[in-house]
Amino acid sequence: MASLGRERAATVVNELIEAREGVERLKSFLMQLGDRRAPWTEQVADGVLNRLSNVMSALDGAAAGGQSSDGARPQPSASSSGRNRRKRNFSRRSQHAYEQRITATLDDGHIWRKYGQKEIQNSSNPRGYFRCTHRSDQGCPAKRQVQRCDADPSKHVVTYYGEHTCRDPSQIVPIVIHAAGDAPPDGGASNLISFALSRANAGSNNGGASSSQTVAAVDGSATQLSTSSWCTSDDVSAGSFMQVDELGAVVGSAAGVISARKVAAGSAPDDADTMMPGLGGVGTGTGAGSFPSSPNSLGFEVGDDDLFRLDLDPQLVCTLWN
DNA sequence: GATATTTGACCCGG
DNA sequence: CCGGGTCAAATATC
Repeated sequence: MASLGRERAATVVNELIEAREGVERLKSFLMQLGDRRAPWTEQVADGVLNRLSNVMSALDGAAAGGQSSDGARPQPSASSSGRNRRKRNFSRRSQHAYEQRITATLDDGHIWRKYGQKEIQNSSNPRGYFRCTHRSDQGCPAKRQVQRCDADPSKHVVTYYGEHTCRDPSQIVPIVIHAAGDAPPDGGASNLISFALSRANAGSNNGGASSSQTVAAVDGSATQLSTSSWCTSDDVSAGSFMQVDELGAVVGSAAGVISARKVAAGSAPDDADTMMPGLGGVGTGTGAGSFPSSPNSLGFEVGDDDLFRLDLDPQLVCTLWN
């Protein structure tokens, strides 16, 4: 049985090697295109490559004769009460901390999801374990540990593991692609939104951050849109740009179908044992802080290639384009 | 109903 | 064997 497991592991490793080579080829091909989404392409490709490597090394161990721990592990018993007797197969932390900081605030510009808490020896405060909230949808490997400082309870020791490969919400800019001639007779327009990195945001601040633009929604109300993420009108050929949370707000007010999930804000109770997820250091309630973990939660229909289908009122679309 | 947090169990490295 | 990192069912929250 064990030999069969090794054999399968070796086969899977070979498949993964092929997959990795394919991703590498795809990555270099996409990079050659000089598309403005190249940075995001690189990030995602690297993320996939990293994960493939992780899986391969894990399988390599099994293929090399390491007993698959599954065999020795007790089977999950349906009769057992509650949460015990679970089958598990997770990899131990092998990353080294790349940054440690002592900070009074837990906000660091990323959205974290807590997955554990432990009492630590020689410390009166528990340690909270967080992973990037984009782990599930983007495979972001970033993690952090947060522990209240023994000496100064007003501060936290935050240790980071792994780097973010996810797309920062503040850098995600949907490209609204006109589905020309596809407008249904009832006036509704079917459009596609592409969530891609904003080069303007990813790079240096190229001004315009302080200005804003008002877009009238169909119900007559007006929604303020910062232009920090808007492309210039020259770029209209590629579609119009707006930050996805802003778009969510507009669409939500226009159609009333999208409700951006509100995430706990930085005003969380300052309880040592209740570690709230750190949010984007942006203000409370709006901006990246209230950005959902995934465009899915905005109600977008996920398609291929970052494309999300969205039905917009033509009036609204018009304002977005002009 | 979907998503986030809590918390005891499970697992691995030292 | 023990400490610490992670999982995942249960629970809470919206």
